[in-house]
Amino acid sequence: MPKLALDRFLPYRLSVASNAVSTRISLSYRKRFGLKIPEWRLIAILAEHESLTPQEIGQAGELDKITVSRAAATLIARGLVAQRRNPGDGRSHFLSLTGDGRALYTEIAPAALAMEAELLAGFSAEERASLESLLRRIEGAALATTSSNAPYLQPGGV
Amino acid sequence: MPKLALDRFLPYRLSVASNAVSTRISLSYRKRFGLKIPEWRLIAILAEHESLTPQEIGQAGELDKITVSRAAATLIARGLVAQRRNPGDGRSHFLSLTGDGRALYTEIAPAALAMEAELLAGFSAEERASLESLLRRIEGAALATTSSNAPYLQPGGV
DNA sequence: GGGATTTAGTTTCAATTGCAACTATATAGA
DNA sequence: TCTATATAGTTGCAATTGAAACTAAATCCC
Repeated sequence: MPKLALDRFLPYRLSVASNAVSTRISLSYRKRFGLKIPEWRLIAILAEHESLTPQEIGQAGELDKITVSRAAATLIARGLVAQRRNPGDGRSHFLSLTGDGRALYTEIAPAALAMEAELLAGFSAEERASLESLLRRIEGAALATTSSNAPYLQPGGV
Repeated sequence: MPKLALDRFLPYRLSVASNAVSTRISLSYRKRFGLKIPEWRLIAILAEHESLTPQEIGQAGELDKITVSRAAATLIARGLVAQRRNPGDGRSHFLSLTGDGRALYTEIAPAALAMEAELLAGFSAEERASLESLLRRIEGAALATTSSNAPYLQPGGV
């Protein structure tokens, strides 16, 4: 029997850590703001970029186009996001936060940052930077070896 | 507008990295061995532990009981896992790998380790250890602040 | 300019997932 | 011992998700 300790297997550790953090955060988004993760991501991206097409949002937030479409529909229905036509391309359109959307964002963003701070409470600045950098490198390595035929992206959990 | 850069938000980075790795690995499990992630985990755990109840498997592999139950059913149907009664508790039972299950494991394990090695190719030993340790700490911090009412566990993706 | 092809985004349908209810057994307490 | 409660695992049903088909507009190329 080859020796593979699941407990020390990087993809497993990564997945477990990510799930733990996601569970923690998504409970809070859902309970306090009625948002699912993709909806939250879409709001965060629009808050940073003012006005984007669904495709640009997908790229900015690692969301596939179906997810963006559904999240946008939900947020438009809630009056948090507005849609206007894209004069340059009639198949597409621009999305942006409404006043209500911006107002919600100003509530969520500090809460999100507070949660992050809580998670990272025991970490030095160097450790935080190191974690971020290591995660980006792992991501890069994974993407480099994956035949990229995904629309924009897809999830999972090793 | 509060300043929150999604791109530098830890839960996001973690989720993106984890998804990239999971996608990479799960494609391979599925294509080469016809296994989903929970099935693979169950096999890996049984390979390490010989014989366990579903509950113990859930704890060992961060899987909720529904997931274990379904993965076990699939693997039993494929003849990779065997079930025998638990003399100490009639509600439960023991699961273990069959000969075929062990044979499959001896194929998968090296492939899994090779993928891990590929992902970590650019990392020094220190960096690997550091990543593992940081991930465990983040996980611990996330669990510490989550009101733990989950059966065994649940997933997500910030 | 006009068919053929590509692209943006949506929708439909099927598969996956999660919760809650259920079955069967075990444990606790009167 | 007998009832009440708790626990292990499974199943039914509803919600979520993803792949593929679809619609509409843009681009290609003759």
